[in-house]
Amino acid sequence: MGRGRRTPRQTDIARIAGVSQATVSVVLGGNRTGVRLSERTRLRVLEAAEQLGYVPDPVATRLASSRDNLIGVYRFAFPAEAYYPILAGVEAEAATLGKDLIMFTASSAERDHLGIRRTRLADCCLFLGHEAPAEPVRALAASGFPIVYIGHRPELGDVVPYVGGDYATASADVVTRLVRAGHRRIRYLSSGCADREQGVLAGAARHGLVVPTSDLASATLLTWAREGVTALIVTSALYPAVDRALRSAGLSVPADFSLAVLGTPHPEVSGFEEPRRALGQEAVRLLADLLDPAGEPGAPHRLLPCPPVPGKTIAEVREGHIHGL
Amino acid sequence: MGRGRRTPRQTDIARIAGVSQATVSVVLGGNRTGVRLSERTRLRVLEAAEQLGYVPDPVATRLASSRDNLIGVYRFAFPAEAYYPILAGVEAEAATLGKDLIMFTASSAERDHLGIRRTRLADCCLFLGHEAPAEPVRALAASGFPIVYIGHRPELGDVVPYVGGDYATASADVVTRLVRAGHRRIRYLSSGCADREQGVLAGAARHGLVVPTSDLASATLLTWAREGVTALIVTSALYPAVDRALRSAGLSVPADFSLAVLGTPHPEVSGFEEPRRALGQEAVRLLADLLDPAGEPGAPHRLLPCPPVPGKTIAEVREGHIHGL
DNA sequence: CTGAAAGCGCTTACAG
DNA sequence: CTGAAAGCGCTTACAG
Repeated sequence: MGRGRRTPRQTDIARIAGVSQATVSVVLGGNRTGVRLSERTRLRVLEAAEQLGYVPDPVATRLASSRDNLIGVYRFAFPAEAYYPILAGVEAEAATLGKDLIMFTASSAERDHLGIRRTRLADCCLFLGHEAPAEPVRALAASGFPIVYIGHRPELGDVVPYVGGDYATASADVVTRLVRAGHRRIRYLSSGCADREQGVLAGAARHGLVVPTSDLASATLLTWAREGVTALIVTSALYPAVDRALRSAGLSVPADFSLAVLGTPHPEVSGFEEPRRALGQEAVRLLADLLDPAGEPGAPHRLLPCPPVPGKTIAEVREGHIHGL
Repeated sequence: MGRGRRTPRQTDIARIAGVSQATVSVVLGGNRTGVRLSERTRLRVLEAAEQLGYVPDPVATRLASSRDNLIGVYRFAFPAEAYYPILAGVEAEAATLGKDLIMFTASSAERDHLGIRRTRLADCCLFLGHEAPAEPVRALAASGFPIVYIGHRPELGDVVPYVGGDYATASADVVTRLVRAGHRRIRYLSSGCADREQGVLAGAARHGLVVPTSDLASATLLTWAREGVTALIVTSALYPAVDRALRSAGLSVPADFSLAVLGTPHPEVSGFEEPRRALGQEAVRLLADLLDPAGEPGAPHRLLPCPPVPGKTIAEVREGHIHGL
């Protein structure tokens, strides 16, 4: 065991090589300032470093240079499976840029949001998930530390750059798909996803056809069927409840109702996809742009298209009659 | 955007409060050295810190104090699902000790094992998975940096402390369970897991009954059945292949053969459990002990018991005849 | 061409 | 009771 063996520093190398510590730093740093250096000195330093098994102290390096080529990723807990595609995207893009990743996880013991601050061990940081307390994140961003949120959190205001899916557009497109399929009487079951809701209402305004509601009792569904409603739009969160309500009303999809979901609860259900992997990649790119002084000013956000999922729950309606796909 | 706003440091607080930077440090550090401090000064400092939204720089803190209350967790890639229980154990125990976690991931761009070295941003580090290159890990441990490997990697020699399952004992117990169930002719299908193999052979030596082999052709299985072999022992890795071979030979478990697996491919299969969560917890405890100067010297390892999984694939044998459970 | 100095933002002995 | 100094291990201007 090397318990007693002190880890070697640049001064140790300097002593052996017979040069100053600063020269050691220049040599080991690849001499990027283009200082003139005798080859002999260079080799002596390199040899001594090798001999001692020198490894730079990342903490000192970071303090002195204020860059460590590290991208932080902050999550409130170890990432759930749903985050994997995002993380894969992050990893791929980070590798492309030659950056390493470092993940921060708030422990349950976290009182004073120290975890969020600790984030500054890296050059910059990505934030994932909506559990992180908003205020410390906002403060961090306001202090000039480059961060990018993956997913939009309106509570953060516009000081925090983010990437997200363009759910508004995708939701409006869902309305359009239904209208194209011939639907005229459509109910939208709202559950408070601001951007999706805005999209649906925008689509609705364009076609004047969608009625928002929050009632999903089986009895209501039967009434709608009688009134000639042919399609339902629901959020992913509401999908299971609606599915149950339809079953208990004895109604089937898409025979009695066409069903469009603002998300992808299941590949057979018509809706749209969250571009998870692309979100991860784009987040890293945005972060890189923020680090670059020539990059975009302000707190930019980037919205990524959400590809439609055709699914099997939208039927064609012709002359008031529902036809199978 | 606070682009221009410099993040406040202790000197800024000192200027406002009219004290020295060192005093600020003492006040904010909770005055753990027990320096006498006038309450007035203390409040002035706290107020100025609050007003400026001061947040300590973790890098500087770590460099100056050489402790940052952070436990590193190193993995070669984002952890696969199988690691979740381990990570949950790590997280729980870290929270108990009031330590935060920081995860290091080697990017694909990793040439010179910088990722492993970067580990020193934390006070100490846990290593997970056998993909990490052995040499840099060994060097890190030899330099006196406290690390603990989760899982035993014999290539690392004995400089690296580790926690692992006691697979040797659990494997020997598997043999004993078969013997207790009346089995006398047992075949062990070896696949090169050193500790498990050693356990099986130790168990075998005790009972003089197990014949190791590496042949798992269907024909061989039929021959064994004819010879009166009543039980097979296989590793988890081999289980699918053996299962296929048995099927294609038209043999069924446990009617024709009892089957014991050195692991848990499926809860219905008799074998033993890897104590994943406990491994995570114990690893953190060992790390804490290593950090404590009064703790164990050398490179200790701790082996955790692997609880038996009863399963349904071991039948009783009485007077040479196989009976159902 | 090379070395000595200052500084990154903190903590921790040590003087007054 | 409080402040000034030294130092953590590096990088990066700046003198010789």
